[in-house]
Amino acid sequence: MTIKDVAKKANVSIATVSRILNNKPGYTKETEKKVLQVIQELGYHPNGIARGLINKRTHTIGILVPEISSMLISEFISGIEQVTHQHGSSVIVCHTESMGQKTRQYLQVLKEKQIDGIIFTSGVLKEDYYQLIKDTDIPMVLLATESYEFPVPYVKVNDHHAAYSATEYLINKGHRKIGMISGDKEDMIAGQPRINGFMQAMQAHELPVKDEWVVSENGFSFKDGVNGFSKLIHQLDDITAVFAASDEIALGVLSAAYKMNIKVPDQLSVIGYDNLKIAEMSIPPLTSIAQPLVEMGKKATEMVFEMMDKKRGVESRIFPHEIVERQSVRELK
Amino acid sequence: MTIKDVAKKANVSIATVSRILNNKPGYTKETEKKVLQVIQELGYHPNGIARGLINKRTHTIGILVPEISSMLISEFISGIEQVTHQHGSSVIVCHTESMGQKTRQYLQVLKEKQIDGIIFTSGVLKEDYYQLIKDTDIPMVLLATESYEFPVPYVKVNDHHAAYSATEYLINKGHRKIGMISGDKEDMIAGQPRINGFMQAMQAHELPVKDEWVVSENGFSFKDGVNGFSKLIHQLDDITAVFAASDEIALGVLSAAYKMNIKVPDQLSVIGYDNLKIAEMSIPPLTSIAQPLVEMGKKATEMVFEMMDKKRGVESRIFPHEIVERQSVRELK
DNA sequence: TTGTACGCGTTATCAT
DNA sequence: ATGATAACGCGTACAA
Repeated sequence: MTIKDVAKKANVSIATVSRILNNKPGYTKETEKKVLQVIQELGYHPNGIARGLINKRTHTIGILVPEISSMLISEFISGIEQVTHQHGSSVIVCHTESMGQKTRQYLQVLKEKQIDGIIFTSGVLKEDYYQLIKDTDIPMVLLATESYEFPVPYVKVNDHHAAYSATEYLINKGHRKIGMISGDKEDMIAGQPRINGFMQAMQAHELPVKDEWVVSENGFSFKDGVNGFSKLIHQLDDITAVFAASDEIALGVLSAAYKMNIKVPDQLSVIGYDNLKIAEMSIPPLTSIAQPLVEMGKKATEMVFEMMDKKRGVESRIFPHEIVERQSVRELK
Repeated sequence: MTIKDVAKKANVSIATVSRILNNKPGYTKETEKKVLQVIQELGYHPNGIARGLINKRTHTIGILVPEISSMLISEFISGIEQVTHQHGSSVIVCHTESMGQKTRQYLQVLKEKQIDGIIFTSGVLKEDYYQLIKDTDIPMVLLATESYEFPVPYVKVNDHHAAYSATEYLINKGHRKIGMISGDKEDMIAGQPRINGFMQAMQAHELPVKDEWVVSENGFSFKDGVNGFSKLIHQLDDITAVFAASDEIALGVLSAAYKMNIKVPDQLSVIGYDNLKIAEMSIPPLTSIAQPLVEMGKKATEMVFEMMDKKRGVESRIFPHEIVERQSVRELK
């Protein structure tokens, strides 16, 4: 079932059918009607592969994510899918699991599939990743991450600043003994900057901070939160508030505190980071630093399409964060 | 940069290069070495589009989901991606938002993209959807749903049975006044069967049930849970336990109860459905009916590949559910 | 072992 | 307005 069959049955050339399909000028109303008729009868639909071969456009973009079942990523994907679909394209989701091997493999596959663009999400853009696509003309943008070495546009929030705000918020509520549970301390994107933001806010307000007051776990998960809090409570036993580097960590803190019979927010205030949907589902509802996740996904995608069309670079974008107040932080007097 | 360039530079024909690329027999170690060398130098990689055109295999499968940022779906996708990647393919995620329009559109796109298979996830397979792909030879399998009208293989759990088990579990714990918060009552897949399972378990144990004791909200979300519980508490004020048709609903119940100062599990027991990751993150940790979500996603994908290879149908599969006991249900004596 | 030439389903460029 | 035909990049009979 190809364009040929349609042409034959309609007694026209394939060229004419093609013109009608792509409504390029060059046919009468009548032939159009006839051809459309035949197409209907035959249930014909064009072969996108053949089209892609000649147009050099596959109407597909690839997105690389470290963890597919993370709620953070889900929100990103949601935004990405929205504008992608809007542009008549679809998205291939590549689950890298933060593994170099798998990432390179997927990058290779995306190249071979001739996809139109790439969105690289929350993870560091390693040198070899970059090499793998820099010689192609596939536009790429970074989402929730950035590269200090390579000229790849990105969209993210200012982690340092956001962490500073979160900490300052706690301070303004009267807290003095504040601990932090960060993710991976070595992480230059989501680890370091948030820790620094925390530290600087404390110092700016002339509050004491010891290194042990920020405990760094391996990741940003629930488990890291419960483990982290157990450690933290030992280092800083008269703690009144904790800044968690992610909402999942914060939920871990909530759980751990619950088990230790520490009441939140009465005895302990907790602020999270990301403002995922679970933030409003927790008990008590979690105060959190909100990133406009869906918006960010949308913007990153728009940038990719812009680079495709205009064939040129595009400016990175820092999104604003905001504090969403719920009930996990109380004012100290 | 095509196979031609490689052939030219290596002083061989494109046929030879092609053979080497697909390691079909017919060349010496030496020419292989030389060609591989050139490929390396040129940084050549084959064009998957051209390949797809001739092989009729795009190594891409499409998955349709109603809600991309649902944790349930995330787990499915996770399983699907796993085996898809294992088979050297990638997955296009189609977010239908349960909209007929968008679903049909995506189905059309998938056909044009000549994808190798389709996984249709949790939603009803409407007649026109089916028509859209039944004449193609694209294998399709249903995940977490099933069709009573069309011969499409599926993988799911037995919702009726699972709901029965959940209810019976509550009964065995000594509960008598049990309410249920279901999702959409009209939903023939995830609505009706669970309600029926609940009803039958109650009747089998000769317990009273009134219609008002099962309140049906529009969906399976957190919000539905909090709204549902408010209604339920009015209909059945000496209630001791509730069966929630999803974990999100259950979390809504937990939140609502918390606000009303009802202690879980002391004054109220709650059992959820799905056993999402949030089930262990809630306060108290949620007892829930577990579906092996990732496994189900994997199985569905395997079925698709099997249908692709063997060109024939495949048997549907009902997965077992199990009760994961945590701390949201207490024994009544 | 290796090369030539055709075909995959389209679109684009010429003619007519 | 329409048609013939050359690309697009690759795989593969068939020939050599």
